[in-house]
Formats: sequence, structure tokens, C-alpha cells
Amino acid sequence: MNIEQTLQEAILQAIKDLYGADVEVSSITLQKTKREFTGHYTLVTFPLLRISRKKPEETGQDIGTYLVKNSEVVTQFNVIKGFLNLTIAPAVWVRLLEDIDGKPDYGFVSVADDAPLFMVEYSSPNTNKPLHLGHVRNNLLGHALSEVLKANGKRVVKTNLVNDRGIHICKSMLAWNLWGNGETPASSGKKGDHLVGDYYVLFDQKYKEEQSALRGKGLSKEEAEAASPLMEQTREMLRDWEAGDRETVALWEKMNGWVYEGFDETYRQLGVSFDKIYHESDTYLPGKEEVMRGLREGLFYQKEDGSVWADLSSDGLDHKLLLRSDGTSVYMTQDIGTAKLRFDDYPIDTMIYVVGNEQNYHFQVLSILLDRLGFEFGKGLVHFSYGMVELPDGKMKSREGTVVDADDLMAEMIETAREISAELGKLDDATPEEVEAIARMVGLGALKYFILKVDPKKNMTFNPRESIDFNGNTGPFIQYTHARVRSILRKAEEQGMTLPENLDPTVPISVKEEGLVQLLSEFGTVVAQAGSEYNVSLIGNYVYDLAKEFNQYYHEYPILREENASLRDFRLLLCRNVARTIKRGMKLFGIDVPERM
RNA sequence: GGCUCUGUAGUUCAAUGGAUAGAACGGCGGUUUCCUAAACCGUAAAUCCGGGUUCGAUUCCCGGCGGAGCUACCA
Repeated sequence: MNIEQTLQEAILQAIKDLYGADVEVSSITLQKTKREFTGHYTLVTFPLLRISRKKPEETGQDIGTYLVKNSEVVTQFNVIKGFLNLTIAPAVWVRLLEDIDGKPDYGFVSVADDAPLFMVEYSSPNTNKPLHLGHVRNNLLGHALSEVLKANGKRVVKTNLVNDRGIHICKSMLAWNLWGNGETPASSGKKGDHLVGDYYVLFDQKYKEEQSALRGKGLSKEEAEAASPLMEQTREMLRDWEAGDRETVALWEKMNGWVYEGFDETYRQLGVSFDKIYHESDTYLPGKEEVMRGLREGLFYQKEDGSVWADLSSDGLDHKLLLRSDGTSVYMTQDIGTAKLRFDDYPIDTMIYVVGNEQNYHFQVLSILLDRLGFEFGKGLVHFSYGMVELPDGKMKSREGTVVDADDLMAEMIETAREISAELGKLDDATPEEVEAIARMVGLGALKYFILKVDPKKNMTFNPRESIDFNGNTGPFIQYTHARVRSILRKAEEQGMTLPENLDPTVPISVKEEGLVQLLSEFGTVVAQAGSEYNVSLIGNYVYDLAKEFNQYYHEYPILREENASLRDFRLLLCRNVARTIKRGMKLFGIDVPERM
């Protein structure tokens, strides 16, 4: 039981004894005491006035007096208006720190076999182009969310839905057929996903050339689009693919294979992984079946041209297309099929889709459609919606070709980290392998931390230069703090210092140290909160606070030179727990922390 | 037009309905007999506007104004 819970119980008891009333735990608002006031925790007494029937000040006095008298945890109190500031006994901090240290997994709940099962879908790339900056946010959020859920004791299946079929893939395939001359990743030295992406771009160029040529002959925009031989060939390819034409399918498999190899490399670099991968080529047919069943059951309707639609006007939305007039499926059809397959495969309690907020409407509709089709999970699905990532110099839009490639970005971050390290000369005595490993940790840590610290639902600006700054609320700052803490511990070990089983409870503790212990003891609560509210960014800002506090503390107190052995033990123990908490917090973000930098 | 999200220092981000709205970067001014100066200290600087609910609103509700996205037989 942590301090907050202990206080809460004591306060409930106090209210019962003083005013003869039971109150809800929710009406006990405890918060950390602000720096300017004396105390550690503060009880807001305003909500209790109805029960005490006294003024705020008097109520605070009542409860404060009671707690000092009856609870060994509270030693002092002061009342300012409706705020009762409580001071915690020094011995409690010592005990708490020992307690934290004794539990290697503090803050993390172990996962039971029958724990609620969460499926988290993230990444979900198209196989016609490489991953870009937007995907980076998606992957990092999906991975971090999964880790936070696990730390909260949930079973998690991480899944990736690969959009491997459709007209867009056919564009790359056609372009490669027409102008590729048999180029392969091996022959060109290009990463597979980049190679295929290049042919997608090439198709677009040729298509535009063709269009302007047609327009030059006097055709209108619509006429030119309808008359496009390239588009006609692409559609033909899609029909061949759906019909299972051997040659087409073989090409499709070959090119998708290249792409997967490329994606795997990007995922590895990014540090994300999946437990189960679904392909839309496997789910679009079940999706069609469900739509046809809905049509038979009168849930949907068919237009004269054969297309199938859902009327969502009763839910305040528009009509939504489910099958094209030629019978082919659309995105929604596939998502229905995918959802059905997933719930057949796993006993999912909560399905979370990590998908950008430009698809808010899509998931609103998906939820309704699944519900209408009789799947009880439809209503409960969660769209973990996140905002777009922009760059300092303008917006990022794939249509305008201003995308930032994920591989390039990561390589640049690592390169920058390497340059900075070299400039500062901190790693002159490290081996090339060590330098490389640290550059990777720092460069990628900078990227990951900067993106994850921001509230997911907000649009954000990613500033590469700022992200890798060693000062400020950045990954490298936190990593550096960890490295320094480890340095202290290393030196302590070199000097033969070992920590005793129990600390002296009478050891004098400073306000800064109390603050750090308080932060440490809260870590589990923060993780739990982030998990239950899916607010991943909470953890990053929390770990930063801890790192910052430690830096200030570290500046003020010599640790290894401390003459008083018990105090030195206390401080070393504090260091160890700070290092652990930073490491655990960053691990939830998929960020490595170096032992030295 | 409709729907969703969003609006906080110069900038990038915080703030379970609680005290004097926190940080960081940038600006200005300092600190070096020191376990990593890749640090620390000080200083100036902000809740888009108007109502409502509340003991108390950056937060919740309503109405404006601004930004982003969606509103495809693309995914």
C-alpha cells in the first residue's frame, strides 16, 4: 500500500470518527503539495464541507489534528483556506524506499492467464510505399500502448493489418512490368519497400503525362480519366488478380515479398513487433460475405447499378458504400471481414485500433455496421485516434510529395547523435561498436521520446533538431541522467560500498530527497493511469520530471563523499531506484537507456 | 453546409474541477577547487472572445472566432 492509499484510509476513518459519516473515496481529493507550501500531500476540504458542516479552515484543523494524533504517518499539518497540507514522517520515506527497492517489478502488475485480452492494431501499412513520419507516430504509439497495457496486467495481442491488395498495388506492379527491366532489390541495392514505392511514383508520373497528352487532344478532365489506357490496364490487372491469374499473382507475391523484407527492417530499427499479422487479401472475401448477408437480411440496400450501401441516416450519418457496382470490396468491407476473423481467432475483450484521426468517421461507421450485423463487439471497439505530425517548415502531405521517409529519418537521427558525441569528445575512449550502439540509442531515443511525450490526440510538430537537444524535455536528457546515475553507482561499487538490508529510520532526509522518493512511489500509479485512460504521454512527462528532479538534487548533494554512512546508503539507494524507474519508464516507450554516454 | 478533433508564454509541450496556470527551448543575467558543464541558479513572458454550471473553470455546457481532418465506387 502506498502513502496515498494509506492517507486515504486514515482520512476516511477521521471523517467517520469526527462527523459520523461514511463518504465515497472519490470525494477524498489528495494531491501533491505545491512547492511553495509546507507539506507533502494536500487534502482539498471543500468537497467535505457538506459533511462537516463547518468552514473550510475548521474542517482542515479537525482532520489535521485527528491525523497527527491517530496516524503515525502524519507528523505535521497546516491549513490554508480549503487546503490541508500534511507532512509525512521521515521514517515512512525510508520504509517506502526500502519497499520499492525490495520489489523488482514495482509499478508493474503481472499478467494472469485469464486477464482481459486486448488486441491492439497498429502500423497497418500499404504495400505500395515505404513507411513515413506518420507511420512512425503510429508505430510508436501502438507499441507503447501495448507495453503500458501489459504493465497493467492485461493480455495483449499486437497485430498488424497489411493492406496488400487493391488498385494501388496494381499500379506499382504495372509500372514495374512496363518499365522495370527486371529490377530487383538485389540488383539495384534498394530496400524492397523503397523499390516498389519508386514504381508507384513512376506510375503516377507516367499517368500524369498521359493525362496531359489526352487533354492536349481536347478531352475534358473526366473524359481523359475515363479514357486512360494506363488506368484501364491497372483495373485489368486487379481483375486478373481477383480471378487468380497465375502470372499476376506470382508478380504480386514477388513484389509484396520485397516490401515485407523492407518493412521488417524498418520495424526492427524502430523496435516494434507484432504477434499476429492479418492481410487484407485474406479478409476481403469474408468481409464481402458479411455484407451480402446483411443485404439478404435487409440491413443494407442495393442500388440499380448493383452497388451495396448502408443507410446510416438514423445514426445521423450519411449513406456508406460497402460494395462497388462491379462487386469489388472497399476499405470498409475489408475491415468488417478483418474484425470478424479476429474475434473468431481470439477471445478479445477490447479491440483497439491505433489509426490516425483522419479516419474518425470510418471507425464511427465501422462500429455501427458491426453492431447492426449482430456482432456484440461492434459497440465496444476503441479507435485510438491520434493527430498528424507536421514539420517545422511546413506540412507533411503524401499527396504533395513532401513526405519524410521513416528510414531516412531514423538514419539522420542516428547520424546526428554520432556527430554530437564526436564533437563533445565524450566517447573518445569507447570502441567503435560502443559508439555506434550509443548513437543508435540516443538518436532513436530522441525521436521516440519527442513523439510520445505529446498528447496523442493532438496534432504535433516534430522538430528533429530540438528533439536531440541534450537539454530540455528530451529523450537524450533523460538518457544522460540515467548514465550519470549509473556512473555514481559504478563508482560506489568500485569503492567497495554495499547497501545494507535496512536503512536507519532516523536518518535525516532533505526535502529534495523526499520529493524524489515521492516521485518514485508514484510511478506505478502513473502507469496504471496511463493504461486505463490510454494516455501514453503521461509516462514520458513523468519520467522527465523524475530526471529533472534528480539533476537538481544531484547538483546539490555530494553522494560518495558523504561522511554519514546511513545518509550515504539512503542516497545510493535513491540513485538505484531512480535508475530503475527511468529504465522502466523508457522501456514502455521502447527507448533504450545507455549505461554510459 | 454537416461531422470529428483542436486553440495555453516568442516557440514546442504540461496541468484527475482546486492554491500564485507548470516545464523546456529561445531571450536577458549569473555559477567552474564539483561523483559527466551534455549541469545548475536567477529573470521577463501565456489560458482566442462572450455567456452558463460551481464554493472554485485552462478543464464541464452553450454561442461566436481561428486551425486541422473527414464528408471518394482511394486505403
